[in-house]
Amino acid sequence: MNNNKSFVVVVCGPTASGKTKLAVDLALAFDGEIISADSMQIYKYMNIATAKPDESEKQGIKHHLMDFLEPYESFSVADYVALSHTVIADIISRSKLPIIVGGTGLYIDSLLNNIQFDETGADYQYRDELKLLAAKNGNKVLHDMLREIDTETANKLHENNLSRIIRALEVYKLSGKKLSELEAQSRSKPSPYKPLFFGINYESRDDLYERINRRVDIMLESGLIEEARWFYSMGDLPTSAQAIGYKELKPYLDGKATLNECTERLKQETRNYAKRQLTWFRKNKDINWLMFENNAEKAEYTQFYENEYIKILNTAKKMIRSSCNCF
RNA sequence: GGGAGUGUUCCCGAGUGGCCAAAGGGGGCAGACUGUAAAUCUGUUGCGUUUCGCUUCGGUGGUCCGAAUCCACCCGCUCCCA
Repeated sequence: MNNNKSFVVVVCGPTASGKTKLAVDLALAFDGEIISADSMQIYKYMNIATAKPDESEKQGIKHHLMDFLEPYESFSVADYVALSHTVIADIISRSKLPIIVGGTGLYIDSLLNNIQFDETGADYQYRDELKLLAAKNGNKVLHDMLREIDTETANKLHENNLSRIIRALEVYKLSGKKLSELEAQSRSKPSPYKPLFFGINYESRDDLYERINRRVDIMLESGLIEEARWFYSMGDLPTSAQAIGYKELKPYLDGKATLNECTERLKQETRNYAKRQLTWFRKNKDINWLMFENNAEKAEYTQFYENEYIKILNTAKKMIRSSCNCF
């Protein structure tokens, strides 16, 4: 109940749920600016695959932390949190409403919970060594190594979750501290924000999945294949290579699979991703869920969607007005 | 018309007499998540009154103490010869 906390609006939800549109409409209604919380839209040029809004979709609303990194640059939560604190402070100083929008749950939570990331960076070489060790002697070896130095973290991690185990070992090597200790410290500072969370979802999972399928088709019509071809002409990239949209098309580009096979794969991966996002967001009990009602094959799809969208937008507006006396 | 094969749980696919409600993978569902997170990982997946019972492996009938597995016929699909 700290009055000094800054009011921020958060729009989250699975991919293809309609976050971008809602955020822009809310920004228009409340004189806001958007801070993207999307681990892939941060990259330049990767426009179609990440469904980055174009100028007409942005409707003149300022979008921060989007479209500003070269695809070959590495990026992490820690970077994200540091940058967004600055951006939000700036927005507030200009008396605008910060609206955080995105599907990267880790980014959103780390920012709003004011997680303090230690200066412990990364040691890619050490990671490779550990990976090699695991490949040779099995995952258990690394897990046991971790158990010796940080039992608490080891117990929380499954033996097969190599990347996490490796990070924990890496942290210890670089800082001499246990990951579990650092995590406890990371929550030492209270959040400077008072967030109002909105989560978009669909009563029928099939509706969501159908929207995802449609969007992938649209991406392909918009030139996703060319974008993927271009992407791979850039060589090996770190973070950005994880984006869904290129790697699934790679077999087709290499002539090893049909376009149809790759398209189905792409849709599948996107659906699975959406589900993981929902799992993440559902644990946040502060989220006000805005649900699209069951489509049930009624009316024209677009018309139905429009009507449902208006309902959701109005609900969100109402809640913003009532939770912040500044409007 | 002759010959060879094949039909398994939502899908693919293993299983050729008991240890089979049936490997494995996919999908679905659920979950975890603190520096590459659109990533990484886990659990679960016939039904029920759940240390046990019931119904399932194209259909019907048979052999056997016992069948997804063997036999007969039927139905469907594939392939080869005509």
